[in-house]
Amino acid sequence: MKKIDILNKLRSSGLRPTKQRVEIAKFLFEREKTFHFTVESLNKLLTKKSTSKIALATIYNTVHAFKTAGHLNEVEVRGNKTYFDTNVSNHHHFYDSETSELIDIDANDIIIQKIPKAPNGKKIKNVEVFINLKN
Amino acid sequence: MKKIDILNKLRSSGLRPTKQRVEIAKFLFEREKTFHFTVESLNKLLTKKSTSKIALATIYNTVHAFKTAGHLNEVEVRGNKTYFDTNVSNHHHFYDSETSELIDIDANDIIIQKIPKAPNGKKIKNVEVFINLKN
DNA sequence: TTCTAGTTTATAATTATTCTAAAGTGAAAA
DNA sequence: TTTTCACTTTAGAATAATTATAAACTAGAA
Repeated sequence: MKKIDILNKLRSSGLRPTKQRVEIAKFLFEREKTFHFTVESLNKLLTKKSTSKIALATIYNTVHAFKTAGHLNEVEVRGNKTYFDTNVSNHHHFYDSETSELIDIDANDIIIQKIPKAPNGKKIKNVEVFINLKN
Repeated sequence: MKKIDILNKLRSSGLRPTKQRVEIAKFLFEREKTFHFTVESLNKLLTKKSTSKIALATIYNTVHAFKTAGHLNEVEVRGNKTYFDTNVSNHHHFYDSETSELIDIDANDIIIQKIPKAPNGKKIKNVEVFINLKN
């Protein structure tokens, strides 16, 4: 994803492309593979990479803005960690609690044959499958 | 579940049946239906029900001891809430983010037809399905 | 009854996240 | 191009959930 695309991506979702947002967006979206991170890990990586320090609150703000805009997926797993995922397509996860690592599973690799009806008055928003791993 | 069974349940899992543990265990396990709670909600309910106040730290300790002993199931959902579930059999959940409510789904009500292999050197511990609800 | 490891307790500490309000800045309009 | 202002960023305070600490308590073995 080129810089111009990053700018479009931000603008088209109503986000003013500030210096900080562009820097974070480039870091997150200019890569081949999907990327899983927590705000804390992202903060560390950005601090290491860049000379200009972005405030932690800004990283929180930005990550949530990206999530609301649909550019990031939020994944909640055991251990009170909130992960974000640059893969926003419908998919599932392996979770390795030994390493606290989250691994994508393509939506096509899990087929659910039978599913219960939603309770009265409710609809199904989405189905998330977690496959917890052990050694 | 009668009082004698509560005592056995505690003793057989190596937990000394203290006044506090017995009171919490009776509250949790002497009921027909499965019960979902957070430490906070449990604390409120116990405070209301009983005259003797149990320290919040004790409720944390006890709930975790019960979980380790396999008497409670921990379920982590969106919003940084940690729920516990008196249903320790293999099962799944609806999650209603409007009401922050967790609803059990019997393991037999979801059939997964296709599942990916675990990454190299890892095994599948368990599979958790979350069906997120909307109105 | 005595003794001790296990337990409870109040409180402090920690961790993750959100709030606040002051200073800074994109970009539309003049 | 300059001005203007709503949107952003920022440091630090506040909040919330949980864990750690260390002193007092207690179940149950001896």
